[in-house]
Amino acid sequence: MSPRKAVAQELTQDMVMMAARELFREKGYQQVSMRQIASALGYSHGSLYYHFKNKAELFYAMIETDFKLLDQWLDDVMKREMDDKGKLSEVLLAFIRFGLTHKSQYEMMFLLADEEVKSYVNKGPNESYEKFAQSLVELSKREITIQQTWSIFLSLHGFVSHYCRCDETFEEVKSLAHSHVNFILKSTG
Amino acid sequence: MSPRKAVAQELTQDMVMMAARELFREKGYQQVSMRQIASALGYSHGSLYYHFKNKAELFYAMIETDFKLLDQWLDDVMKREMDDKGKLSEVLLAFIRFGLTHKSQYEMMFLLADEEVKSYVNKGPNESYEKFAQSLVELSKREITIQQTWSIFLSLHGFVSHYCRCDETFEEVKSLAHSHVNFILKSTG
DNA sequence: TAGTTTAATTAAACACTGGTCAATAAAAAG
DNA sequence: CTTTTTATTGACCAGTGTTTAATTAAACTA
Repeated sequence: MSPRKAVAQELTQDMVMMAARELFREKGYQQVSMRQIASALGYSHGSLYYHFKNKAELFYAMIETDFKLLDQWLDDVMKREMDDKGKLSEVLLAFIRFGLTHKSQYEMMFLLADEEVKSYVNKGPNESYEKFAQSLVELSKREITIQQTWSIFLSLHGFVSHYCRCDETFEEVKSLAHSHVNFILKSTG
Repeated sequence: MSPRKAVAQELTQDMVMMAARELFREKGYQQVSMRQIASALGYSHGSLYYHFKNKAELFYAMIETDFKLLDQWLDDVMKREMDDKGKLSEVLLAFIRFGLTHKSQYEMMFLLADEEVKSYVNKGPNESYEKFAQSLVELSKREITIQQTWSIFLSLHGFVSHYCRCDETFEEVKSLAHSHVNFILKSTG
């Protein structure tokens, strides 16, 4: 038997996360097994449990960086040279664009109902949402209320979660996204 | 052995669907196994496959009647004695109420990404949506465009799909639902 | 009534899943 | 060189959806 590999190829959390991210992206959380991840790396599935407590935790470690990426995207928009009104719609659009260019991540971040995963993914969505809401209030010079930010978020979420299920890319639904954003913003002013 | 039961208790599709509906309602699609359904009925799990090709087909048979129920709910609102403006918000509210009082069905109807199930659920959502959109156009005396009905639907869908994930009942989020509906309708006037 | 066909149920089996764990050996520490 | 720590393995568990040969109750036929 061979109960240990040479150190040159020792497994790391990052290696696992990279393999997992790719597989999850292709097939989604439920459709990827720990054994598939392990075999993509050339290790036995048991070894994954040395680095991560379970599938949900591995998943959460991955998704954590995706929340940061979303924050980054929104920050980038905020830093652009543009009037607040323009920025406002760009922020909403950025949210949609993020969701549709990271479909399976978005699914996991905001959509997955798996109890096991939900217990890990709690702060993530909240913090990202807070940042998002704060931006809206600022950009609108307090004309958008906290109540309204929630409705705006949910309305965007509806768009993204619907188009997450089909094969269309962001580019293909871009104009629909624009008109949805316009629709949403009409409520606020 | 006992490879056959007395005819008095022969298994029917309806019996299976009733047991399944109850279990799915309690725990959701993924969390209910064919073995659980069978044992709730007092039969071996193999027998279910005599009546349904597989789990997804059993679920779809169930969900089909739920699309009809949603149509019914919307129809009922349309038949009420009320001005069109009031009806409009009642229709939107009815959609949310339906979604949150039939969470796992809603998930299946509009949310589930499972390829197996999606291949079954195709006409259902489209037909229900058409009916919904038609109502909106009528009630608004054509002031709501087809484009807008889609945004309205997606915005409602966002609300429902978000609250589908948590344990809250419709009653508990009723006031939030009201304010979301108001938010949406502000875009249309 | 006896023999045959059909329909429905069963248990065993298959190939999976997430997860645990004793055994093991490579690497590090003493 | 010995001991300890660390990482890997593969067998194992309980569970999943699904298939299937065997079985038999019921319906049909002669």
